[in-house]
Amino acid sequence: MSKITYFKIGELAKQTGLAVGTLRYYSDLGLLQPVHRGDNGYRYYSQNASREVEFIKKAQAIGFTLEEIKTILDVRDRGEKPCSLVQSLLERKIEQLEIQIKKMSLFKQELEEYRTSWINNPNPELDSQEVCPLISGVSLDSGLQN
Amino acid sequence: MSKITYFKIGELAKQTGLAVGTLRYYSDLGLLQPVHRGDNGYRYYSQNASREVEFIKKAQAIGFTLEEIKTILDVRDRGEKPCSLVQSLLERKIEQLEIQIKKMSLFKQELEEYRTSWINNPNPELDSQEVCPLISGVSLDSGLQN
DNA sequence: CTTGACTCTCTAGCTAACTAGAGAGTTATA
DNA sequence: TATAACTCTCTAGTTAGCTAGAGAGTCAAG
Repeated sequence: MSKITYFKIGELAKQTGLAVGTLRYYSDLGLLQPVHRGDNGYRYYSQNASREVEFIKKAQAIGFTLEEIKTILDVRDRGEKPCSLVQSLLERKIEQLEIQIKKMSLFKQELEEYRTSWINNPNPELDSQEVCPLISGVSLDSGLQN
Repeated sequence: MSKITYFKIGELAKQTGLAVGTLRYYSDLGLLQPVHRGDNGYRYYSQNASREVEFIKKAQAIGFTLEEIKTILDVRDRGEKPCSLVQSLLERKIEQLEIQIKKMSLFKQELEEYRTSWINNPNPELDSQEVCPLISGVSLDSGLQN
């Protein structure tokens, strides 16, 4: 007979630094569900919950949407024995991440090129029509627009 | 007495490829204001307007928000050369991108580690606490959080 | 002079991820 | 037992950059 500790929403909020409202929002989304609801309607969270919140935070920090995170967690929660399903999802996430990283790197490179050329030519002719010759010199068909 | 040609909003829309609603939105924002309003309330744009729209598009393509673009244009409207402002904004954009890329790379690395451990142990025991070791095993302190 | 195309304002909705507040019930503490 | 502090649900507002529609006025062509 082991004693199991549950956390109320406010306690979890303190642990994780998230607002109570945010936790309720996650609960509504099905993203982070309390392990149990009291007769009073209170949400009771397991000790694991704060770990999950940390995962959510990290996934968010690199640009995953809550929807995507939910997908990941759902797959886990289905607990299907053949982990291949989860594995392929992970595979896809990694690929997406890779693509994202490449895109952002390319974009950054382009911006750096602009910076360089602007530094080399800091005071271009300011013809009265142009707002800023730097930006006017940007070509729109360089693959910048996603 | 020179004849000045104004463009109505629909004409500007055609010239620029933007929707009429978008132009009105820009007008409301103070981002691209008509040079004059008729008694009928119609927006009349100068010929310069389509140049400005091009500027806005390009700045957007570079990743500036409309707010930032407005800042740039406001600086210009005060009669200053906005180039140095543009440069510092660009500088900031590049830094932001860099941080974002780093975060994503770290996270990808983590996911890859989980993938690896999964391949090595494709059917872990599903004890009722930890359905799947994948996400519950995430390490928490990798500095990903904003 | 009528019709259709245009324009106006205002309101609302969209996505994403929250935050704030009302109004009501519950729990913990002194 | 009183009261503060918590919790609940529900609604609505926020930011960004739009898009869509209602209802009304305006303009141009035939």
